[in-house]
Amino acid sequence: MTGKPRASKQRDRILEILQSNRIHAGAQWVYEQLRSEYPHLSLGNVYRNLNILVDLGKVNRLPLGSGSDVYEAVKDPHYHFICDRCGEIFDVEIPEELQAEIGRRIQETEGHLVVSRSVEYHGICRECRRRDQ
Amino acid sequence: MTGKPRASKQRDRILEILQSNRIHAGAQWVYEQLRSEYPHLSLGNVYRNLNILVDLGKVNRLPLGSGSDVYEAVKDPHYHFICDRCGEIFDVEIPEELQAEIGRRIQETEGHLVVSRSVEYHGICRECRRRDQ
DNA sequence: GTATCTGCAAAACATTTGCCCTTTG
DNA sequence: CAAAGGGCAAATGTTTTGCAGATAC
Repeated sequence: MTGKPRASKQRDRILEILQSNRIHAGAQWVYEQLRSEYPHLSLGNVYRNLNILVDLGKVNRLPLGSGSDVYEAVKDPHYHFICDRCGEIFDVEIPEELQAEIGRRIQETEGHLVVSRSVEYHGICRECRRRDQ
Repeated sequence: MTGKPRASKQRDRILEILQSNRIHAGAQWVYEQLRSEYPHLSLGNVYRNLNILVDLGKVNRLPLGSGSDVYEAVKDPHYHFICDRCGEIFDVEIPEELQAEIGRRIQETEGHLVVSRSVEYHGICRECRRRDQ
């Protein structure tokens, strides 16, 4: 937890997969992607490395509350929109000025210092809206 | 799931406890509160009833991502501030106009319809800030 | 009476951990 | 080689479920 972790082919591949193939993925899905490449790979090791990557700040864990956690490679700050119809997770940008304004109001009215935010928007995504009408 | 559930003393008490004693509580904690009253109460039944109360819209489930879920009686719309130092969960109000503005922007730029929001703010609460300095 | 609710225990998951071997530096 | 990484399987923690009996309507 203090020293720098050693190199690990498996961990490198996990990060690459999150950075390239797909934006939001569960541990099980990452595991399945790598099984052809590392037939003896264990799911436990995927979890271990995802945790390390989260500690290193290279991956975000999204505890979306629907069973298993979802992971994504760290990118520019953004938030998530989850479609309640199809379940897909979309990234959305929210102007920083609005976020800052909210943090400021919370500090003013309650005295709590906002350091980070965990935000999910739910609703119906563009594709599902189009399909419905 | 379709018809109205029958009356249940246990379920009524679970809701009362969430409405009165404490704002944010896990299933295990609710279970412990009721064990003196219903010595044969089972944790499974607490979960069952919490799920029913969530379905009825009387209770919110907060999947905070740290192990077990937390429940609260439904009140006016509000959000949560979680202190990263002491772990306490605080309710915070955020002006509706700001929330509406964010929803409007997401719809404008992405086309997704925002129906609900799941928002947590993290940081250092008033008490911990005072204690630190 | 019959459908729902309950306690109980087992099952189902997601995630973590211990052990012992392998790899890295 | 010493320390970290990995496979494997068992353990853990949370939540759900099947069943037989109790309860509500």
